[in-house]
Parts: sequence; structure tokens; C-alpha cells
Amino acid sequence: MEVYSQLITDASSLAAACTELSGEEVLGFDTETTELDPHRGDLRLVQFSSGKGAVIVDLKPFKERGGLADNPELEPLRRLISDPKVTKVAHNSKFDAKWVRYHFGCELNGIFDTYLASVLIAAGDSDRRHSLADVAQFFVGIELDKSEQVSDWSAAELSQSQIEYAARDAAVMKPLRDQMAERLALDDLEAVAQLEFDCVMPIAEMELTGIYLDPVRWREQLETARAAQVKAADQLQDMLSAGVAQATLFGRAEINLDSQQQVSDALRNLGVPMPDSTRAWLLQPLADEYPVVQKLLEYRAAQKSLTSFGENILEFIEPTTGRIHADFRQIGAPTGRFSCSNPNLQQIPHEKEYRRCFRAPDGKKLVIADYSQIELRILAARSGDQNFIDAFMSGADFHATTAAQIFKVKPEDVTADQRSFAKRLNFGIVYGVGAQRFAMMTGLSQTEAESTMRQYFATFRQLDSYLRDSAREVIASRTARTGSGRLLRLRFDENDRQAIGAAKRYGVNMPIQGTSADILKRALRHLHDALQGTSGKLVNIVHDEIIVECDAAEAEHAAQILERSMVAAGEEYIAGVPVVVDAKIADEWAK
DNA sequence: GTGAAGGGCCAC
DNA sequence: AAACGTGGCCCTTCAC
Repeated sequence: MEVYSQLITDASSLAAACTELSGEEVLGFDTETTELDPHRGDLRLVQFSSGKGAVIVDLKPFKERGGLADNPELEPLRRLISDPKVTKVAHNSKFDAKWVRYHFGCELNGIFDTYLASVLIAAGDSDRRHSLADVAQFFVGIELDKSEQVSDWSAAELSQSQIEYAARDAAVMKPLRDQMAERLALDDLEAVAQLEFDCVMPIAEMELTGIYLDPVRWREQLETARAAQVKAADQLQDMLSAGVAQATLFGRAEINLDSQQQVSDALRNLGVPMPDSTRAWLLQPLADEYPVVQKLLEYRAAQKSLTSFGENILEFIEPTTGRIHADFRQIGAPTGRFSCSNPNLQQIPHEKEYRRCFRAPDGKKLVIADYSQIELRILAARSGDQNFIDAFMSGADFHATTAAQIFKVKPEDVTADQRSFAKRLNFGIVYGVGAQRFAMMTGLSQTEAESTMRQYFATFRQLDSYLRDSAREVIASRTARTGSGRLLRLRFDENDRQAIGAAKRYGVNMPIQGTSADILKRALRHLHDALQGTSGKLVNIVHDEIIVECDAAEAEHAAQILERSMVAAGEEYIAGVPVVVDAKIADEWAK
């Protein structure tokens, strides 16, 4: 592909080029950086491409003259980047957004993200790849050579091939966007694409802000966990060696306690009737009779605390900020849910000992808000079941209210057991739970479980028919959609009963789980806009929960903004069922 | 030595 | 190897 390109190194040509570019509706956009983490490296190039050619801004000379953050020479560039009327087509724009935000102090607005668009169009097909090279190949049939991506972008003089690479990379973006926009329209994915593009900037900012973890508190907790692990390991080792042939009078045969193979063998030698798997839920029933099994479970829990939630998380603290900047993937699951890694802040144990380590720094507060029963409210709205909806309308305890209906007793006469059955069933329904598993988790017999479930569906007739219709529709169309129109294509062998069952559960669950994700994403955009000009910053999200850190003096205001943003987002996707958000101001992330 | 797969378990 | 959905992380085992 032959492309004209202009390399810019001085203020007056930058101003002229930006004036020219700001007249375009759509620009390809890319950056080249010396590192992957904006806290560590330099932003070297910013590139734009229009139908006419590419403009490459070499930031090195600008930085040498007056830095990047408040260099007035870069003002035209900031205006162009933050102008929402000029669409920036970028691949994985969160990356560019973070660098621009951190080094220029401005937002990247008017995003069209070809990575996110590709993931949406793939609609859950995990065979599809989404690198720029793959996406360019798939949508416009252009082969991209990415060999320069890892080249040295900190050199004094950029090589000709680097400049050509930069230009070519940027030039593919416009035709790519045209093809993808057409495809998004064909699949009715424009609304969900906008929803995704709108929350790139909030997520970019959240990652840059990071979350504060008190290392002193964490180490204290770690010491306790370590002591528990050492004690449990020692006792378990003793108990297990009794069943190992090689054990001698002078010492015990060391067993690798983390090897389910070795542990299973040792337990079998001790006469424990071991199931095929050693998972906790299978071992639990044996724990009363066999203290060694109880000890194994104790060891496992201690080991998990120490490995998954131990020393390693402290290594994620960025020295320049003293905070943890995790990676959030905004379409982490085909349902639209986020995933999080390095570290995963969505799987921190709920126990106070862990959560309290994530605290507001001095002078700050955390505002923590979560949606109340959001998935069940979505289910109520989608099914239109009046009994289910009424249970939310009253504002009373939802599980107790549904229990009263299922067991045909007065609300005040609902027993703790009845409420607990109803609660587990309410949650299980969303995932398509069967009688067998419901029996297992409640301790009911298979027959009792079946009859309770029959009673449940007899009470919520409309919900029952919604779930059946929805399952039938999923199998017939091989698709499912969320409230925003997010699409899932299901692939299954129509002769495989198990596969059909799995597809039904997945396809029925996806619109519920996915609409919840839609709502959260909408809330993030509202929140981002409403927090402008305040001290409030988004610091974490966990599926139905949002955490904002702000100045202590502004906490009440921030809490109001957060609650309003979340409720407004919920009401856009749920009609006829109240959306309830519980918000609180706290010093630490603990209930 | 390294990477994939499998088992197990944390969150919502 | 839960006929309950979505993730990520840690460990062992096994193939290359």
C-alpha cells in the first residue's frame, strides 16, 4: 500500500496539520511507545491517517523543548485528540487512551475501537483472533507486517522502516472502520458498540488511577495466613504419613500436600473412601467422620490464602504511584462481563481481613455502591412475571417474600430454612440449576428438591414460561442477546443432548448476566461524565459494584453522583422493576 | 527448561 | 468429576 506521510517535529507544522486534520470526520489513530506501561516509558509517536495520507508526530523534540504534560506547543494536538466530533479509529484504544491521558493530560474522545468491534462481531466465537493483523486480514484482506511493533522506539533518529510501519499501520484504520461499521449495522450491534466505546476512557482512567493497597495491613494478614498454613501443613503431614508404607520410626515420609494424586493415595491407605475428585464439596461430607479430611480442607484453604492472596499481590504495587494498576478487559467474557488480571481485583476474598487492606489513603474516602439483586431484577423485567415483580415492588426482603409465596405462608411466618431454600433457588434459577444440584446444596432429598422446584415454578408461572420459551428460542436461533443488543452465537451438536442442555443454560443465562454487564458499562460512562471537576476517581469494579475514591470532604457528593449514575443506567435497561443501589461511604473496602 | 492441560478454588 | 453461568490464579503433571 502506497501512503503519503508527513513527519512532524516542530510547533508550526503541528498546528497546521492539526487544523487540517480537525476538518476530517474520521481519522485513523495510533501511538508508538517505548514501553507497555505509561508509568514507565515515553510516548514517542502519535499518528493520524486520513484518506489523504498519514501525519506522524515525533514527540521526542517536543519533549526536549518543553516536556509533554504542559507544553503549549502541543495544545492543537490535545484539542484534536479530545475532540469528540472527530472519530479516532484505533485498535485497543484503551492502550492509546492511557498514554495520551498520562502524558498529555487529555482524554481520547470520539473512539471507534476496531478491537472491541471485532470481539462484538465475533459474538463469542473463540476461534476468531483479534490482533490488528488478524482483523485487517479478516475485514479488508490486508496483510500487515507487525515486525516493527517491537522495534526500538526510543532511538534518536527513527529509521525509514519505522516511519513507514507507523504510517501503514495508521492508514489501514479508515477502510477497516468502514467495513466494520457495515458489519456492525448488519448484525444490529451499533448500540452495543457505542456502549463499549463509551466506557474505554473510564476504564483507561481507572487503570491509571489504580487502587491503594495498604502493604502493612496486607503483610500483617499474610503473617497470620502463613502461621495457619505452616500449622495445618505440619499436622496434615503427620496424619497422612501414618498411611504411607515408607513411613519409618525416625521420620515421616514427606508427601507433597499440593499433589491431589499423592494426597488421595495417602488418604485411601488410611481407609478413607475417596471419591474420584478431591474437591472440597465432595470431601466435606467425609470431614466429620475422618479428621484427616477435615485437616486437608483446612490446609487447602490456608494454602489458597497464601498463594493466590499472599506476597505476590504486593509485587503489583507500582513504585511511582504506590498503587496497584490491574488490567481490566472490558469484554472479558462473551456475556460482556469484565475480566481483570495482574492481579485479579474481582476475586479478592470477601473476608474483612483481606478487603480492609484496600483502604482510602489519608484524607480520602471510598464510596462503594452495588446494585441490589440486579440479575434477578433483570429476570423479573424480561419475564414480566407479576409475582416476581411484586416481590421487588414491595421493597421488602426479596428472598423472604418469594419464600412466603412458594411455601404458602405469611411473610412473617417464613422460617430461616424456607428463606434459605428460596434464596438458593432464586440464584440457581439464573444459572439453570437442576433438582440434583439443588438437592446437593440444600441437603434436601432429590424428591424434596424436585417438589420445591415444582412449587417454585407453579408460583412464578410467567417466569417458568419465559425460561422455557427463552431456551427454545436459543436452540432454534442459535443466538442470544442482551438488553444492549450484544450478540452471542451458540455452536452445539444438535444430536448431543448434553451439548443442547449446556447451550440452553448458557443461552438463557447470557442475556441476564450480559444485561447486568451492559448496565454497569452504561453506569461507568454516566459516572465518568458526572465526576468531571470533582476529586472523585473510579478505582475498582466488580460486576455489580463500583468503587470511587475521593476527597473526604467531597464524599457525600460523590456518593450521590455514583448512586444516581448507577440507578439511571439501570433504568435504561430495566422497565417496570425498581432499580436499587446501595451506596456507602467508608474508609476501607469491607462490609 | 517451557508450555499446555487438568484440578482446584476465589469472586460475582 | 455438580445436568449452575462467567472469569483468573496457583499448583502438579506431562509432553516436547
